[in-house]
Parts: sequence; C-alpha cells; structure tokens
Amino acid sequence: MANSKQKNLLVTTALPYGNGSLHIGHLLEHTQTDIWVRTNKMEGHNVLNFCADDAHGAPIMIRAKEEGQDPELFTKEIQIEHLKTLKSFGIEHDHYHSTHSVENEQLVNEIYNDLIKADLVYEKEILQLFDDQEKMFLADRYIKGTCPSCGAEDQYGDGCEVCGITYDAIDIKNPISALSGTKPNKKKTNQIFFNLNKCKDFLRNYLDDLSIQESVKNKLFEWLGGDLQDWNISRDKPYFGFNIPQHAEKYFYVWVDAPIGYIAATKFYCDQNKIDYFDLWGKDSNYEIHHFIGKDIIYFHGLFWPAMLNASKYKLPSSIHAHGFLSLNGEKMSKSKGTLITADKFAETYEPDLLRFYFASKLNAKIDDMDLDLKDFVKKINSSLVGKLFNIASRLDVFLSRNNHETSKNIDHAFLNECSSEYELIRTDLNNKDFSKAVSRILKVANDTNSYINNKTPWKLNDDDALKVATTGISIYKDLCILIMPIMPSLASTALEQVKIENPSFKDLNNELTNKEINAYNPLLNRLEDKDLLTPIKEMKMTEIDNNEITIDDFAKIDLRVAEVIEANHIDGADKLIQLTLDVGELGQKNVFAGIKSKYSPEDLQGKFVALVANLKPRKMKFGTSEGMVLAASNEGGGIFIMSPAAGAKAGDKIK
RNA sequence: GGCUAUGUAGCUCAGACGGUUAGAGCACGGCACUCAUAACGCCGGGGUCGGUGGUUCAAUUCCACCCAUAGCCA
Repeated sequence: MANSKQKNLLVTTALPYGNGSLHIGHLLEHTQTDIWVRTNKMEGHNVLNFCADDAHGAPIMIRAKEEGQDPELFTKEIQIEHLKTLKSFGIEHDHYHSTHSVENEQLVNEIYNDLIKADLVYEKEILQLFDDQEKMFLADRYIKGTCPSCGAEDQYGDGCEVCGITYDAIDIKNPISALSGTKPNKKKTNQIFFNLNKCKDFLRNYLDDLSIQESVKNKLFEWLGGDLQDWNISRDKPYFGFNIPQHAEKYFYVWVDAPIGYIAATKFYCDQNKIDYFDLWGKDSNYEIHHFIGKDIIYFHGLFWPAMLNASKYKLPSSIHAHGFLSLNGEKMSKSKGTLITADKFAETYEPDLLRFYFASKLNAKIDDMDLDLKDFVKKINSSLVGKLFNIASRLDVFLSRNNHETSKNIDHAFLNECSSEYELIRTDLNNKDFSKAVSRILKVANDTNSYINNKTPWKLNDDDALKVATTGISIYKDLCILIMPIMPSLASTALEQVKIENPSFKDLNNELTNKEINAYNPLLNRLEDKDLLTPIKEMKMTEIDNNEITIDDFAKIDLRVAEVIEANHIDGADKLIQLTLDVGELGQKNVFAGIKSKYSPEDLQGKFVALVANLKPRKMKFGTSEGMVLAASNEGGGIFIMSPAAGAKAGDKIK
C-alpha cells in the first residue's frame, strides 16, 4: 500500500482495569494495536497512541480496602506496574494516563453538562439491594442467590448461568451479599439515567456510514432494532469515582468516565506539548479516531460512547476495531482454575517479541477468538524464526566473512524482483490488520530465499560468486526484517543492526545492499526447548490452600491397585531408584522405578504387596520407562515407608 | 432462552460469488545437501470441509433445523 497521502491517526486501546496485573489476554489487544500503529508510522503517517488505566468503580474500591490501601494510591501503583509491563512488550504510547485525573474530571463534568443541555438525562427512583452491614448498594456481581426462573442456586445478580436468563438483581430469590454474607434489603434510591432511546436515529445514521467489521455492525444494528433500555449512569456512595455535581452523595458510573479517559489522556499529552487538544478531538479535527477494543465492550463503544460524544463538542470515532478473546492451551483463562499467565511471568520466560510474533501469526481483522497453545508456540518460533528467517543471516555469514563482511557489487536482480513483488502485498496485509497473512507471506519469502541458497550452492562456488549469492540473500533478509519490524520491534531492530540500518521505514525496502560494509552475524534467538515450557500459575488465596477439597469424581480418576513385587533389582548408576517388576492382576505386569533406595533394598521388597497408581502416564527415565508409581509415606526426617495392604489383598485389587 | 460468531488434514489456520483431483505451515515418512542454532531444501502419505434434511443437473460452499464452542443480552 503506497503512502500517497499522509494521514493523521489518533489510536486508543481499551483501558485496562486497575485492580490487578495484566495478563497475556490484555496483551493480545495491545499487541494488535501496537502493530497497527507501528505499521502506520512506518508508512509515514502521523500517529498518536493513547491509553490509560481505568481506575474507578466498586471492584477497585473493594480490592483496595482488602489490601488496606487508599484507592487512589492503590490505583497509582497498579498504573505504574501496567505501564512497565506494556513497555517490556514493546507497546508504545504517546501518553498513558489514568481516568482518576483532573483532566478527566473536568471533561466528565463538561460532557455531563452537555448531556443535560441536550435533555438526555433524567432522574428516576428505583429499588436496589442494600447491604446493611457494609452500608452500601450492591452491584450485580456482589449479589448471589437463586434464579427466579429455573431455581438454580448460587447465581449472580445479573443473570443465571444455568438457564441463561437475565434478570434484575431485585428479582433474584434468597439474595446474599458476597461482601458481608448477609441478606441485603430492597431500598429505594434516586438515580440518574441517560436516555439512549432518544439517540436511536442518530446512532443508525452514524453506524450506517461507519466502516467497521461486518459482524460488529450486525450486532449493533440488532441492538438498535430492539428497545434500548436507558442507562443508569450514577452510583450511590461509597464509590470510588467522580462526584456528580449537585448530587453530593452520588458518583458517575465507571463506564461514563472510562471512555472520556481517551480524551483526558490526549489532553494531558497536548498540554505537555503545547498543542490545543481540540485540534485533535474537536468536531473539525483532521485526525481519524480509532478505538481498539475487545468484543465484550462493543455495546459501550458502539452505542453509549458515540451517543455521548454526539451531544458534546467532540468528534465521533472514525472506526472501532474489535477483536476476540484469548484462550490458553485450549482453555478459557481463569485465575481460580489456574489457567492464567500474567504478562510479566511470560516476559520472564520468553523474549516478549516472541509473543507478539505468535499473536501476529494468528491475528486477522475478524473478531474470532484465539488460542495460545504453548507447545504450538515453541514449534512455531523454532521453525519460523530460528529455522527460516534468522537462518538466512546465519548461513550466509561465512561467505560474507570471507570478504571482511563487505557485500558484493553484484546482486541477483531477477530473484530480488521476484521477492519484492510480495512486499506491497505484505504492507497491504499489515494495514488491513491481516497480520496472519502478512506473517505467512514473510515466511514464504524466507523459505524461497533458503531454497534459493540451496539451489545456488554458494559453498561450491568461488568466493566472488558465493558473495553475490550472500549479498542477494542478505538484501532480502534486510527487507523481511523491515517488514516484520511492526510485529517484532525489538528483535527486528537488533537484526537490522547487522546491516547498519537504524529507525527503518518502508522506504528502506528494496534498497540493494551492494558494496556495503556490514557487521558479523550474532545469533538473535536460541531454539526454545519443550522443557522450558511455561506452565500457567494458579493464584490461590490462603483459604483455598487450606481447603483444597476434591470431589469423589476427582479421586475416581486415580486407578489405585494392589500390586505384588515379583522382582526388585538394583540399577547401575542410579542413586535413588530401584527397579520393580510388579504383578497387577488383570492389568498384567508393570515395570516401575521407585525412589526408595535410601531405605529399602531389593531383597526387602521381593514378594511384598504394595499400593500402585496404575494409570499414571508412563514416563521415560534414564534407565527405562516407568509405568506407574508405588505409594510411600515420607517425612521431613528423610524416612520413607512403603504402603502395604493388610493380609488377604490380592494383586490387581482396586483400592478405594 | 434470544442473538452474534466459530466448527475444513494429528495441530494451527487459509479458501471456495455452488461445478474437474479442497490448500498452507507445523507434526509424520522418504530423498538430498553440508553454508547454517543436528539447522536448511525437495518429494510424499493424510480430510466423505460439525451432523441431519432441503433447493439444484451438481453443495463442503446456498437454505432450514440440530449439536458443540466462545461471547453478548447493557
């Protein structure tokens, strides 16, 4: 895609919620945004990227209280942590703000006033559940009870996970406050509502013209086709947020000030840089405004946000880019289920650019969900990057070194042209957020280049001819590194140091690397090994550890059997292990290695009956394959005590 | 329950406005090479395109229903 006209782009990423660490799911969205931002910068466009922490709301207030911290301080610390994490993954912002800021409070008040002037808000008395002990109204997620429709117990206040119905928390049966464990009472309260129905015609027109993903548009028009419920934009104290003018005890609902945080971040940046923020966000701004969001918050960004903006003096979004969710090893990520990896944990184990690459290799412009499979991740990195892309530079290094790392004046134009016809397509893919297509095209060219080198057999040629092949290859390698730069900014720029190119743009593509002194190749990336595989961490609270209950079904998964030791032998070279041949009745014989040498000798074991985990996955060990595990008690004094059944048990008997 | 998506080789995904033998990468098997992180290259096996029914001369591609998965229902 040629850069015919310079564009002004203002890009935002959804604001991470300031109540905990970022995980790799957050990173999917930030990576997508960052790749697109970097692509546009390399195209020569003027791009500003803003984000902030979403610092308000009941969950933050409650979390800070649990930690014994002031919510303001609590969110400040989280914001610093978030920023550090994002930076480590190469996510760049022109400014990263917080919704708990003076700029945001001013803007929220200003826009709220505009909504009043446009006659879009009104007050209404409603019933809500009130926790007498905590002295607060309860948000839906802090209420549990029985579903009024199907009778399922232990359901949240907004809907039933069993029958799928949604209801008002007021209607739930036997409600219990998750905060205090007490029964909440119904209590009247005056709330402020935003009249979304009044904005229907405007929204229809606006969304109709908007260039967004087809499925997102369908979803929005489906909502618009029905009756839009008015939106409660106020919350009673105690609440961590902005006070509503003329309502001493009420606060703006967090979703009011969150998107306004986009403007607040811009304003802070502009104030610092002596720019009028209105030039960016004003109705007549010549910036395109692009919001990157998850598919779960399409409603807010597609309906509320433009409706609010329309009543204000600010510009409407030019586009909304929604993406799907990330699962890990095929499972939904969940803290309590132990299927979550924090971003920091990932960065400790792997080079962060590798996650960006993996995401890119699977990302497209649709809202499909994505799975991060760690075994697949390791294979992909090894075969694509170590084996294909970086291998080009690695294998050509020796031919270049024979000429003191100076490239030839000769180059293979025919092959160069063949490759460069792909570059335009790759740029188009990047611009269209078809990152997976871009990656596969880049790898195709890398593969063709490896193939080209094989066919030319430079190791059989004289130095001059070999140098020409190497010069051709390294020239293409340079172009591929430039093209992959938005995806892997850190690795690509290190790679480009070899050919002495700094701050590349797409204009540097197709510049032939002839007659140029370059550096020797330094390996950029080591092959990843399966044994380094990152395992999700289970973040358990103390209560969960003390109360680590399993169900009878969990227990039934373990096939415990009585086994008779038929043979027991020493193993040469093993310090701890004894080899056992076990008779397990109907299950036949099994070979097991047991780490009991310190307390038992083979003679002690012969003929003994032991307890065996019979369905343990066989494991290859240095001395053979172990097909089960013999149970023994152990204590801190180093004692080991084999478990044996009382007299009468036979080999193969089930233990339960 | 309603809605929006998704379901294609062992795995991750392309693709088909309905039409001769459905594609790629990884994994697997064979061959070849030795410049490269035992890397790279070439060739090959492998799929009744979630299920059932309908429209059609012809459907995996269109339609209906069903099943599974994800999300939304403010």
